[in-house]
Amino acid sequence: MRPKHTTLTPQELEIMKLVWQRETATVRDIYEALLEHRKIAYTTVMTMMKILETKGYLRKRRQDRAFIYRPAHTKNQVIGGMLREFIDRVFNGSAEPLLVHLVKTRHIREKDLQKMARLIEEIK
Amino acid sequence: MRPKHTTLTPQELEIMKLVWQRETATVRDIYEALLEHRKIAYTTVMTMMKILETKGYLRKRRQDRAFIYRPAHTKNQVIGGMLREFIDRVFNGSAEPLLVHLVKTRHIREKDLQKMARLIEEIK
DNA sequence: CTTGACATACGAATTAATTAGTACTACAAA
DNA sequence: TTTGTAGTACTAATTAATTCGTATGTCAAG
Repeated sequence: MRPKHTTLTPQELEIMKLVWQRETATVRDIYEALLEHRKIAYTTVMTMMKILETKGYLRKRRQDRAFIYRPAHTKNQVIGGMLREFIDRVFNGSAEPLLVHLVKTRHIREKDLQKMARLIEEIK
Repeated sequence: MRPKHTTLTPQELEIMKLVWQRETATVRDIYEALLEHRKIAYTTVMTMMKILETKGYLRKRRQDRAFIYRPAHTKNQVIGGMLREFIDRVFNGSAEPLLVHLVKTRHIREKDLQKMARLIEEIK
């Protein structure tokens, strides 16, 4: 048996990003946005958004004939969950080795580090 | 069509972690290690390690009747690749918002931040 | 020599993820 | 009123990921 994805799958995430950008969106909105980058069928988008709704990531209500979708959770909540899952799976739950990677591979620079330090001050 | 995973799948990663720990390992070694945590068949592990070999993550050589596997790349290389893919997919390629998440969710504390700062000094 | 333990090879079944086709409905325009 | 457009519902096909069974071979112990 193959274990179900607990977080968003890649395609689901791609759609959610577009919905978050728009606050609210129809299937057609997302379909057209996706079309700019790749060939995809309208019904494919519809199916994905239906799945996202049954999974609890989107809520819908009828407006005239079409459904209007909106996110059920904030981007921060969902992305935060994905990050946690990633840290658990790849780094056994500790964020420090992740940081080491970011620094060593120069994904972060001192400038960003300072920004982060400032953030910590704000939270305190 | 479903896009192929460019990086390690969850189960593949689980096995690779065990091989990295050991430097070199047989199917039986990994099988027994996995058994401690969950029910799994010997042939399942064999299949997975064969896949990892064809994907270029493991190399094997015969020793007597069994194969001895060893990693084809270092843990840092592979994990680094997974991290990059994650940042690309989830954070559109920029590490800074990832950092913001880590800080806001208290996954990192000041102590870790200092460690990282020290690391940056070493690299310079 | 036979048997049991242990290894690989090969094939296949299952499930999730992704994609899209077809049927049907409602509304508006001609 | 007919026809085209745009929407949903439903079904289904494809591929990757995961799992494991069966067949087969080899070697060592008895």
